[in-house]
Amino acid sequence: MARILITSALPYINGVKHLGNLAGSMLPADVYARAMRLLGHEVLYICATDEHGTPAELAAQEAGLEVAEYCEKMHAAQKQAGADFKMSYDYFGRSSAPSNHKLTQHFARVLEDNDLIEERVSQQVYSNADGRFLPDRYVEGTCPNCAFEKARGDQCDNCGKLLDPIDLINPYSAVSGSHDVEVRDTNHLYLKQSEMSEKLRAWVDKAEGWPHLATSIAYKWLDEGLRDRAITRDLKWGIPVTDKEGNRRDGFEDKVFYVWFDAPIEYIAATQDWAADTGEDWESWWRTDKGADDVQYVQFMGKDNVAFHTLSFPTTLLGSGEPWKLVDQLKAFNWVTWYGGKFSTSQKRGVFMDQALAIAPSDYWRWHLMANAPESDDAAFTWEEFQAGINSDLANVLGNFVNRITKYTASKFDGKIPDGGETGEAESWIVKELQTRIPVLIDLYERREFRKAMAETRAIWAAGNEYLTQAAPWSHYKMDVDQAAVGVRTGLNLAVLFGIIAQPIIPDAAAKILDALNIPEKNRSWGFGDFAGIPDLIDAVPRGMEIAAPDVLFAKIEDDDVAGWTEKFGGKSE
RNA sequence: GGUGGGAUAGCUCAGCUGGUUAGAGCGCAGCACUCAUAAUGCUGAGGUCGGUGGUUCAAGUCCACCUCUCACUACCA
Repeated sequence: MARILITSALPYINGVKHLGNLAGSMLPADVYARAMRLLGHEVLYICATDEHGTPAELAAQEAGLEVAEYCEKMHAAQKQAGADFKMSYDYFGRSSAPSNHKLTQHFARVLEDNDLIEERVSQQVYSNADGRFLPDRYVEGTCPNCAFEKARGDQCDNCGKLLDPIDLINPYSAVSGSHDVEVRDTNHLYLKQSEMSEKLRAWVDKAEGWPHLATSIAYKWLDEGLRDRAITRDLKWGIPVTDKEGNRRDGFEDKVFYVWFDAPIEYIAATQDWAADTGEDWESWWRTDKGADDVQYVQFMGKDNVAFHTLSFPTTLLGSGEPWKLVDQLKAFNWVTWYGGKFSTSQKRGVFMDQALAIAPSDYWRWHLMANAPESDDAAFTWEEFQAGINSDLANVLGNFVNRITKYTASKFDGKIPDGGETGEAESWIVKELQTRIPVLIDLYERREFRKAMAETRAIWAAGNEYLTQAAPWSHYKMDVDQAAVGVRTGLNLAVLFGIIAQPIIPDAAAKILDALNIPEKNRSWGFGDFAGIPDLIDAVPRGMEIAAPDVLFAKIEDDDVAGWTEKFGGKSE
């Protein structure tokens, strides 16, 4: 049994996340964590809110709250949203936690000891009206290239040219609109990534099990040549920059670490907090000198995060010279798109986690987002596909299977798993199906091929329906009750199996199925071993045991629902 | 502009190192069944694999160029 450490990219604090964020990091990580636990592995799944940076300060300002208060509130909201979506985090931390302050400052210190950090002066736009330095993106003005009047400081939305905010004509603050802006010198700490490129490349060369998307992004940056990166910012909210004695570093009294420096460190700090909570040992997960050597570390993230996880964070860890655990497998996702565009928090395009649950149960979303996971390319979300997929896969194929077999048992066999009869051709057929499909399913989970794992799961459910057609207990019942009993018994055992394999994806419905069929908790794991026991699965549940027919598992999505949602959320083909 | 994806049945997508008549699900059309949420099963129709050239005995799969589309491009995260 392996020890598997799982992290999903930290959701940013400035609002409840939309379905694209969910589908690209938290959800697949959760499905993977659940599957690996069922296979008997020791799993630690860590996530947290990412709370620092300019957008957090601005969002707090807009909400009329102190930043700390705002983050507290939004952390609670995101934690709740995660719980509502059945995220099985072992710990959901906060990048603003004291543990992360301490650890981030520690990393900065050892990196500086290793001569990988140096102080440099750069020019940055300062807004007098806002009383703050502005990130490039928050400075707007006239594009020097095309004269577009609302060009952002980093790139012109009109002509697409990359810009330097200093080049903007008539610049103003995007925050307040004030033209009272000026360029000021500011000193910052730079992480000398350039000196690490050889080591990083060697490390990426050895990477196995990364999607093409991830390696190609990493190599692209390495090929272009890594630039040194400022790891501090002129902000109040964040992790203070300290000196060797732990006091505020001279000249950095109004500066904090850059959010992208401290955010991945929070993976470790959150593990420390988990350990403090549970009395467990965090070092055996993160320190290769303390037992983390045999840990398999898997990260989940959207493609925008790849560079930070393949280059910046490894620079921090490798550069420390300390024996930290680096990521083994990295699963990167594309985007879920919304009627031709991206989901957007700022433009309120798409569906957000809290709204989604007012529309449909979490199982529906979990299934749909995983069955259509944006693994090879951006994946389009449409209400019509959502409806068709849920109704077909969940309601018709799985839900109706469980319903038909349990109802029939209740009406003809007194609600008990029937005894009697001999297995025949139909049973041989379904056993053969399971013998080929279950190993494939497990393999797909282990390789984190989610779309295909969902398709295989569905295929197994569908095989159950085909089995019932072949066995046709309702036909035999008239002439030979024992013959019918075989079909019903096998069908019920299949329903159990279907619930068991559904657990990582649709935990609520799976629990309903397994509860109704009286399956004790300890018999719900994936103890398939070498798969030799598969033939026994069709007669595993004790004969004579009483079972219940669960209520309708999946209500169908009606055309009216789709029409209403389209109206409300503006999802419409253009 | 640079870089990296993607372009395959009406729709959403599989097709590893090139090799029999190009696959799945949905949708659609027939047929079967009647235990079930009018559910399920079977069968079938539907594709010059974005375009043009090339390499090869053989290309959806390799090469070149082109078109469309998406993303990334380091101070948003």
